[in-house]
This record gives sequence, C-alpha cells and structure tokens, in this order.
Amino acid sequence: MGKVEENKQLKLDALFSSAYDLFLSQGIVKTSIHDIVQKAGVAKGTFYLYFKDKYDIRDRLIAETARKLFLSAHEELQKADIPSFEDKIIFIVDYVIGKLEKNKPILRFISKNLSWGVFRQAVTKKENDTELSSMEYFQQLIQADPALRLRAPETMLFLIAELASSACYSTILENEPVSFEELKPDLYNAIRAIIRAHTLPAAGLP
Amino acid sequence: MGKVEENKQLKLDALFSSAYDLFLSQGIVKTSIHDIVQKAGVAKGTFYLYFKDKYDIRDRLIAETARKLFLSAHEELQKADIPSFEDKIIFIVDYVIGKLEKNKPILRFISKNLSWGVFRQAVTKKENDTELSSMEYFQQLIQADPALRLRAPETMLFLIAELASSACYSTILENEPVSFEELKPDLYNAIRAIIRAHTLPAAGLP
Amino acid sequence: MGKVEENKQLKLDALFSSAYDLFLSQGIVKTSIHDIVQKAGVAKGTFYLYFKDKYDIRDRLIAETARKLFLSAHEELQKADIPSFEDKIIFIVDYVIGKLEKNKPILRFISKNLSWGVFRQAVTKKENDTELSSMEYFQQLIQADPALRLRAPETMLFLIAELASSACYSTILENEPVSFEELKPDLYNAIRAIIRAHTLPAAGLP
Amino acid sequence: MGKVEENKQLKLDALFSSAYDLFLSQGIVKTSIHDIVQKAGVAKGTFYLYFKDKYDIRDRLIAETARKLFLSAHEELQKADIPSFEDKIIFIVDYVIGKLEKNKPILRFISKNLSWGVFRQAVTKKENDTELSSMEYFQQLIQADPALRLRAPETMLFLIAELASSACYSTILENEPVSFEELKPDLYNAIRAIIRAHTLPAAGLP
DNA sequence: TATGAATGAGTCTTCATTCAT
DNA sequence: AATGAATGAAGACTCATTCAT
Repeated sequence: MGKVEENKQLKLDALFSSAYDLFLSQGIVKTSIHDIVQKAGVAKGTFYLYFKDKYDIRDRLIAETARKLFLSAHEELQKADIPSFEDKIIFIVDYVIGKLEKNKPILRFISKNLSWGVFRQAVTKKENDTELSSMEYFQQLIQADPALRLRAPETMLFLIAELASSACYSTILENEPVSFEELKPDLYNAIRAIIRAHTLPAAGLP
Repeated sequence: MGKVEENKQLKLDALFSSAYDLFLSQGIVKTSIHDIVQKAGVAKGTFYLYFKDKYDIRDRLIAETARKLFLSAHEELQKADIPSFEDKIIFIVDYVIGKLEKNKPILRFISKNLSWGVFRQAVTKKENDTELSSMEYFQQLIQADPALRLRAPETMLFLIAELASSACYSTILENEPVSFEELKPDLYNAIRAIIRAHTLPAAGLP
Repeated sequence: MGKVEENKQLKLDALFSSAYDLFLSQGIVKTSIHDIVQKAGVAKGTFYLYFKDKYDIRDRLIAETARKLFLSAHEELQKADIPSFEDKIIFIVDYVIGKLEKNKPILRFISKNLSWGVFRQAVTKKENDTELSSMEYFQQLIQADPALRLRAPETMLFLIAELASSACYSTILENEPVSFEELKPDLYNAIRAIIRAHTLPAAGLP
Repeated sequence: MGKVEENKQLKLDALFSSAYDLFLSQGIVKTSIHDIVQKAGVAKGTFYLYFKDKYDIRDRLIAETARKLFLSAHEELQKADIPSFEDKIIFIVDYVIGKLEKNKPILRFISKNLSWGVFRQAVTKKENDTELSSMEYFQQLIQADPALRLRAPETMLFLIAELASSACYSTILENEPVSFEELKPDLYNAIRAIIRAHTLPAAGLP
C-alpha cells in the first residue's frame, strides 16, 4: 500500500472509530459531525470526503457491527458442536443477546437503528472469498440436518429476529415489563414454538 | 367550566391536534415547535406553559393514540362474540394491525416511539370510572374461559406485542423481507404458538 | 408607538444601516450576515426575523437608496426653475450622476445591482400620500410643457437610464475609455439626441 | 508541438471548455473549481497550474467569446455590402444582438461580466498577423466613407456599446420594461441619433 | 395567562487552496 | 507537469428557550 493509501485508511479508521464511540456514548442525535472529526483528529472537510452525512457513517457502522457479532456467534457455534437445528438457533440468539447484554450501548445503538434491510445486507456480506456469509451459513445449518424440512425459512428467521431484538431491547435496557433473566426462558420457548410452527413433518422414510 | 378554563382547553387541544398532524405528516425530528404553535395559532411561549418540550407532547400523543386504538379494538371484539381466548387475541392483533395498515403515518409514528412503558400506561389508563382499562379487560378475557390456565400472562402479552409491532412495521412500511399479506399467516401462527407455549394443561381433570 | 414596536424599529434600522455601510465598503459578496449582525449589535437570529437572506436586505436597500436619490433630484429641479423638458432631464441626470461621482461606493453598489424592475419599483413608491412618486413626477414633467409630444416615453426613459448609468459606471469608476469629465458633453448630447428622436412634431398650430 | 506541449494544450482546452459550459449553464457564482476540473477530467491542482482563480478563467473566456462574436459580425458585414457607415454600425449591432437573443446564456454571461476594458482588449487582439483586429476594422469602416467625419469616434462607440448591451440585457432576459422586439426600433433610432450627434459636416465643400 | 421578539449556540456544508507524492 | 487528499475557515440557517410586556 502506498503512503497515501495508508494515510487514507488511517483517517477513515479514525472517523469510523470516533463516530462509533460517540454514537455509543451519547447517541446519534446528540453527536455532531464536529464532535466526530474533532475526536478523530481530522478536518471537517475530510469527513465529507468519505461520508455523505452522519447517517451514512451510522449505517455503515451498524452493518459492520452486526456482521462481526454474527460472525463470532458462528465461530462459537462451530466449536460447540450442537446437533439439533433448534438448539443451534437458540445458541446463536443466546450468544448474540449475551454479548449485547454485556454491552448495553451497542444494544441501544443497534436496536434503535437496525432495519431488516441493513441487517440482511450486513450478514449477507462476505469479508473475503473464503469466508461464508451469514446467510449461507444459515442455509448450511438447515441442510446440516437432512431430516429437517422448513416452511418459509426466511420469514421464520425474520420473526425470530424481530421478536428477539425487540424483546431484549425493552427488557435489558429498561427492565420492562420484566428483567431479561426472567424473560429468557419464555423468549426461548417462544422461539422454539415459532421454529416448530415452521417445521414440516420429516420427509417420508421407507 | 369557566371562560378561562375553557380557553385553556381550547389552546391545549389546538396544540395537541397540530402536533399530531405534523408528527404524522413530517415526522417528529422535522417538526419544530415553531411549526406546532404556528399551526395551532398560539404564541410560542404558550407551548411552554403546557409542555416541557417536543418529546413531552409526543409521549402524551402516542399514549392517547394507542389507547384509542385498543379501545376500539375491544369494542369490536365484544360485538364479534368470539369464544376462544386464542382467537380473541388474534382478533385484537388483526384489528389493530388492520387499522395501522390503512394509516401508515400512524404506524410509523407509534412504532418508532412506542416503548412498552408508554404502551402499558396507555392501555392501563381509564378514561373514566365506569370504563375498564385495557389491562382489566385483558384479565377478563382470560377469566372468561374458565378452562384456560396461563403461565406468565403479562410476559406472553409482551412477547406478542413486540413480535407483532416490530414485524408489521418492517413488512407494512418497507415490504421487508416480505409483504405483510405474505407474512400474516405465519405471524398469526407464531402468535398462536406463543400462546400455546404459555398455556398450562386445563385444570381439574379427573 | 409601544416600547416593543419602538425596539423592533431600532433593530431594523440598525440592520439596514450596518448592511448598507458594509455593502458600500466591502461589497455584497464579501459581506456576511455575521458581519451585518455584529455591526448592528443584534443576534444572528434577529436578522432572519426581518429578512429572508442577504439579497433581500440588498434589494430593499438599493430601492431605498435610489428612491432618495431621485427624490432629492426632484427637489433641486423644482428650485432650479428650468422651463425646457430636455433641460430638465439633463438636470436630473446631471444631479444624480454628480451625487454618485462624489460617492463612488454608492455608484458601485447601485449600478452593479440595479435592475430596471427594482429601479421602477423604487421611484414609483410613495413615502406617504401627500408626496408624488417619481414616476408621477416624470409624467408631470412631460405635461408641464403643453407643446411637447413624446413617443413611447417609458422606453425613452429606459434608454436614457441605461445609457447614463452604464456609461458613468465605466468612466467614473474605471476611467474607461475616457474620464467622466471628458465623456460628459458627449453623453448629454447623446441623451438629447435620444429625447429628440422620441419627440413628435408639436401639435398642429393654426 | 512536442508530446508534452500537446498534452498541456489538451488539458488547457478541456478546462476552458468545461468552465465555459458550466458558467453558461449555472452561472459563475454557482460554479466551483471542483465542478470545472471534474468536468474537464483533470486534477484540482492542475487548474492552478494554468489559472490564478475562477475569475482569471472567466475573463479569458469572456474576451474570447466577445472576440469571436465580433469577428463573425465583421465577416457577415463584408458579405452584405452596405455602403453607409450608419447602416454598417446598425448591421453589426443587429447581428450581435441577434446572436445573443438566440443564446441567452451567452448574453447573461457576457453582459454581467463584460467591462469596457475586457471588451476592448478582446476586439483589439489579433488572432494572427494577417488578420485585422476589430478596432482596426472599425477604423477602416470610418475611412471607407471618405465624406464621413466623426468627432470622438471611440467615445461614440463606447456610448453605443453601453446603450446596446445594457438595454438588450434587460429587455431580452427580463422583458423589462418592454420586450426586445418592441424596443428594437427605438434602440436603433437612438443609436443613429448618437452617430449623427458625432458626425461633423462633410469636409471640403466649396 | 398569553405573547412573540430576541437570543446565540449549534449544525451542516462548501470550497479555494496547499502540498506531499 | 500532474495529482488529489487534506485542510479549516467561512458561511448560511435553525431552533429551543427565555423574558419583558
């Protein structure tokens, strides 16, 4: 990489990381571009060299954050060696929520701003060619169990994601209507119920 | 009511109704207090006599809107004469979503800003003494079926509300990942699955 | 006038006078709203209470300046008691240019920005009811000489105004292609020639 | 021309032509150097190798545009074979205004920015040695009619140019105070009147 | 109670110009 | 000669909030 390229990457990283910190600590609305560039140690104009506006950098950060979260969830899942599909989903949900529970600013940041579109784009993107995207991984999860037959798998995933994210936002951040610890078993039961509602009888065995 | 009291109420109503219209049509962020008072035909200072800030009036409006929505759902339910508890819940969900589907600005307004706290406060508030609050109504729904035994009914309600509101936001407003029409059967199935996951075996069988 | 009204007028006057000074001394482009309000001793927001933007205050100032200039020209003309219409026009042109020659910033300010529309609006506006507008005055000039019959008087006036303003801008401010003193006789001759070209033969004498 | 020289000329031409297009289409104020270099396909720094700033390139473009305009007017005049000096001037004015009327952006560009200095410099410059400059051409026009004796011919030309350009700007672009079609006869009469005011009685009469 | 003029901090955005490569 | 990333001053404009009337 040339010196110029290197310097560009440095500035870009500084902007990303400053914006991320500020978004997490004071929220997006209260973070100004002035704050971001000041923290990053670059000039205001530099921001506009790389981003359209505050929401541009926000969307890129959310996608990236979500991507990393699911990537590490997948890695852990592989280590865990869980045979059942249902258990795998619960494992991933539990892993991700566990991370978010430990880092409430990230939970706030992601939940408040994550649309399904951004989410899917995030988990669909490959970092490089050798790496599977989250969606491909999900396909593999399904195929890994040859007896499993699912109806409308993407809709199912969507329902689970919406339920989990929106329920954990309220319980973790606001303890409303119950603590997340209290909610957990019921939430996981609900997720299992949704999976079963999408599971077709196993294909005919002779 | 005295003349002065009457006048106060008039201004208050004007502010509420102007803010409501503006929040629906241009969103909360883009609506300024200047816009609200201008539309209401009162002076800027008057706003601050009644509200702390923009978010104060917003929260009151959301609660009120949600309250009315559920009130009319309950009224329709009574007319409909549905025996099963599960079907009653589906009826209410379907009624409310149906209304929101026809009025997307309200859907956007409520979903983006409705926390469980505001929601419960809204449906818990009684208009007057003779009228039941939504929560009391919900208790009655449960008791109406003597054979029904529910575990953690509020948690169940919370899960259903979060799932329904968050899933219909994305599908109705953004058609993501599918249209709401496509989602509907799966969503209702999921809700039924959640209810069943909270249903205990009927009491007192020999 | 109430105390509030009086204060409003004070602010308005301060803004007008500050903007006028700055426009004359550094030009419009180089004058910022920050400069204007600072000089006026009011807050930035106050500017936007009274004007749409910099060009709003500019147009109002130009119109006002032009109006005053022609008003004083008319006053002088009345004192001078000149019978011939042609001489009256020359007198006014000479008076106005004389003023501008002594105050080059005003010449620069007006000439660079005066369109015929703004000009006519300026000289057409009455300060109050008893005062004639410049245009009415001009009509009177024509009628004062019963033998005078003019073709297309407004077009004639337009040609004279354009010629005079544009020729004196270049000669007074840039001495191009000659000094204004050198130009003067030829300019006045040209104006007389234009008037004559618009003069019809006097109405039938017996 | 060497390869390097050729390349320089290419860049220069691209900058000129891009700036010209942008100045005409969006005006000078709204055109940034970024716009110009982007359209020209050269780097920002390159601009500063050839021009001091935006106004440098503007002045050169205006001069060039005016030069070409008058050059083609002269060519047409030669074809037309008009004997009278007065008619020749009217012919040139009419030709130039006719061109500008058909291309209002050029009219706006030139009129807003053309000073007599730039104008004279433009029409005085020779493209190459064999070609006459416009001013020399004008001298020839005068001498072509041996009986014609003019007082202060440059002043006369200046007055005509100022009158014509400033009157056609307002009428063509803004239809103020009348349309250009309406103005035309009066304008040409005025020009003829100015010429006559500069014409001395023919020499050498017995 | 009600008003609305005044505030001025705060935000976004643009752009001419420089300079290391 | 050419590049284009980086700069940061400069500018326009908004808006919640206050307070004298």
